[in-house]
Amino acid sequence: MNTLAYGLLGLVARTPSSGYDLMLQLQPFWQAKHSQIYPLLAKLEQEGYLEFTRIHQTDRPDKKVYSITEKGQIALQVWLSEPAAEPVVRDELVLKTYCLGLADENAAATMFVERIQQCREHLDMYEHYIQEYQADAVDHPHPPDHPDHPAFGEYILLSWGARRMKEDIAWCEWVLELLQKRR
Amino acid sequence: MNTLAYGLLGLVARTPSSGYDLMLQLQPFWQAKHSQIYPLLAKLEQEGYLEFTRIHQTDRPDKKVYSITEKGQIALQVWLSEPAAEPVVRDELVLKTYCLGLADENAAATMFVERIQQCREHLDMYEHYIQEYQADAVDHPHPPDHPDHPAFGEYILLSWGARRMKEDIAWCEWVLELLQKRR
DNA sequence: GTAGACATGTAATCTGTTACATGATTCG
DNA sequence: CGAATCATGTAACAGATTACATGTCTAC
Repeated sequence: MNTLAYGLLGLVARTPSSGYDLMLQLQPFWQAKHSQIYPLLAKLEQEGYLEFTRIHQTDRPDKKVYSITEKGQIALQVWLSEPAAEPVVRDELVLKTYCLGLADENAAATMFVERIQQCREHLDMYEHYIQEYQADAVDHPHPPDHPDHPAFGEYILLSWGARRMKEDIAWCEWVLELLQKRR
Repeated sequence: MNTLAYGLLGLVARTPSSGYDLMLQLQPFWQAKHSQIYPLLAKLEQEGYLEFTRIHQTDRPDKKVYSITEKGQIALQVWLSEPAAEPVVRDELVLKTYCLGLADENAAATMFVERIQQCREHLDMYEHYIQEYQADAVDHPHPPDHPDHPAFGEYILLSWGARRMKEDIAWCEWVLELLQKRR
């Protein structure tokens, strides 16, 4: 049982889903390819943490919809009560920034301009989903920023993503300003 | 040649260092164990990107000090001119947050309190190094936030780290406030 | 008709972690 | 005398990516 396995249990516990669906849901918060997810789901099913039903679809290929078992729920509870490991960040830009002095002036600036664009795309996505949740919340007795709202977890994560992107953009812009002093 | 390999080239290009030293320098920005670094350095040396001299020390064990070759410098230049890949983040807290509704109330709050402590420790470290650089900068013709200062890369990275930690702490505190509404 | 989304899988390879292994020196 | 830091390495394993493989349906 690794972190990705628990992550899948968590997603499935909220909403039974297919492997393809889980891959898409997970994407913004934990990068994993389908080639890693499908075998893991099969293993979790064999070991009794998950079960699946094959859903026949006429318009699309059939899919396996996984749902969590009692054993899975217990494992999830235990994992949630343990302290979270420190995050791992692997960002090529960080390593390149370290030796910025060796880079061509234009290349250096381009790096940060490109990162700003990447961040803005992610930011737009996060903000789009935040608006969606806020619109959905009209039907619920609790607003989306209330811990009893079923989408509370997603909501605070989306706001985490948006905050991070804004902060990274601000940093890149600050670096670009400093780089112009060189001229 | 992978990202870590270029990262090592970059560090060595700035200051010839031993594997042990590289491991420590790299730690805050790219997590890699010595068991990954030593074989990589040997490979980079065999392929002519790096060379080393064995330094005899009386007070400590001998060490291999690596420096960059011309071939290494060219490879580094090429890498620096290519666009940086998008960052990969693997944070267990993110996955746990996703299924916050399933967690025990106390466990949920504890998660964020612990993360705040982790972030504060990192923040203290970043700020400590920032102050060191600012103190060192007295001897230099350029202030540390000028792109021609030799430690410019480190300086802006440290400020990136500090910004991120502050932002994460603020987010955790916001979540803790929301969680108290549950009571 | 072809590109893209939906849907699931396996195999080969690369990357990264944990554990095994050794040994000197310093500080409490 | 034991723990921590400095110093370098290998082996086994786990985690993750890329490539291989297949097939349907929809929209342009």
